[in-house]
Amino acid sequence: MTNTPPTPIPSSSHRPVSLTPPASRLRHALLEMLADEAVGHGARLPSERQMMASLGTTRITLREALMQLEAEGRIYRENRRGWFVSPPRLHYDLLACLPFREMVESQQRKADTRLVEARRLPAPPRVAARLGIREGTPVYRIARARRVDGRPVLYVEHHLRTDCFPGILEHDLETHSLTELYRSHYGMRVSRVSFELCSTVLDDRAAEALRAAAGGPAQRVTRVNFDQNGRAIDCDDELWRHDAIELRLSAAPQNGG
Amino acid sequence: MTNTPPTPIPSSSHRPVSLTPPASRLRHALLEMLADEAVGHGARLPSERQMMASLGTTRITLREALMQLEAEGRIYRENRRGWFVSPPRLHYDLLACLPFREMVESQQRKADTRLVEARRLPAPPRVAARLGIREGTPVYRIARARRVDGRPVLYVEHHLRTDCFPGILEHDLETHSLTELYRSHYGMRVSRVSFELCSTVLDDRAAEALRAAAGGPAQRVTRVNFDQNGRAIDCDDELWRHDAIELRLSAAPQNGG
DNA sequence: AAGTGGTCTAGACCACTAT
DNA sequence: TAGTGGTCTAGACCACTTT
Repeated sequence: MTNTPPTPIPSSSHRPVSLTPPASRLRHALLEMLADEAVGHGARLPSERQMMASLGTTRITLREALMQLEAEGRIYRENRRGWFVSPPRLHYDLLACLPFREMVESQQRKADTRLVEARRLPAPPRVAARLGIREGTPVYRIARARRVDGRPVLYVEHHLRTDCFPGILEHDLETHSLTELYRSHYGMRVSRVSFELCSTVLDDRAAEALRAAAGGPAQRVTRVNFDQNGRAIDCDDELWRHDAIELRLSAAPQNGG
Repeated sequence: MTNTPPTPIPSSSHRPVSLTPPASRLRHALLEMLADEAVGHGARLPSERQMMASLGTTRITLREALMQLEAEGRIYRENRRGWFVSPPRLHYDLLACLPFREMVESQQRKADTRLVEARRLPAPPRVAARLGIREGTPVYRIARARRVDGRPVLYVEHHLRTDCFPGILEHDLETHSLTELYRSHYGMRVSRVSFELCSTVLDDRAAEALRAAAGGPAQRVTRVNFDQNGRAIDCDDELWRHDAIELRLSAAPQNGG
């Protein structure tokens, strides 16, 4: 047994002999795992400790690799519950203005909604500015958490002018779409919409509603609806899990090309 | 000196006595720092080791707090160069279709562009699909890195149909806008645009062009331009540093509200 | 009660940037 | 060459979820 292998003696370092850096090996191993798992979107990954052991790495290094895949939108986590394979992104056509349920079902997925809050309150500054009303004027706030195939992906808060939609809180806001109610009960048509989109993080309320960790990556979609007279009738603040959607849009450019 | 303070003896733990968790203290300390620093957007933060010492924490904990602020879009980093305060977001109106320089200068900021690549090549699969041509058909590729106030924020690759824009590579592509060239030299009007937007990460090429780390958070904007006959004439893939922009959009909904 | 992810400590070496 | 961020090790305790 005097034969020693030709690998260099690892000196005082306990670093692995492998030439490819741990992060890269890890990434490839995880991607293979996802390829196997991909049969079932939404599948759960093994626990961090299991992966850490089976992949021969540290908790922190592993988590960095996982968070990279999360940023890419390939996996997501539920707060203290584990890591899951991201389903395909939902296509969200901004100008189609389809109600959530129709949008989701037209893509062969299942939609459902949970009402988080529905009440009348004085308009907060930002809402007042967007609706063009004085701060403190009463508005309706409707907050909902919406799921696709059982996964909560969207937290949205609507603020409506009370003078446009009297008594709207009396309706069943979990099954009915607001746009439908606008049309059917209030004869209100949206003739213009304006959006602001930006990439941010989940705040505490959204995180709780989405079973996510606060501070996770999110896509914000802010929308204001205007009626025939150019008056803002309502606005909504949507926070999406960032891996859950791809926004789409097709239109004529406004300067004549 | 027999007086001992009323703080409990820390037993065997070397945990700090403070009741507020480190992460929260850290966050507040950093936010204060940003408030001071905010006078100069783009200001550099102290080195991680300095902050770690002055804030009494570990490298990893500090970096987690920094990366949280990065995800929120308050700070950003340049690869191995340090952390910086994020300037205000640029407003990018998707349907205005302004040339980059005009968009930037209309917001009292300075624009400049570096040409990364300009050549003819066989259309890659994705490009071919979007342009509605056969894979391998020659196209022009123009890749550019664009800066706002000296900060590189956008890496964009254009692919153009060669039959629409013969000889376009001969022009000065660092100072001229493509949309301008389309109109002035080729009599080409864009009559429809379609977008796909999604939140992802910087790939290697984009990261290098933006002096960023690959894998950093990014906003992808993919655009296809169509002429009067509904033919796709070019497409572009934009990768933005995610804290650098807010996308905007105002239009009539397409289903009549 | 057991197991999970979330947070934290206290170091280290490396590749690269700036001077 | 000194200093920077990027990566990695080897643990630990905690809050929470699940069984």
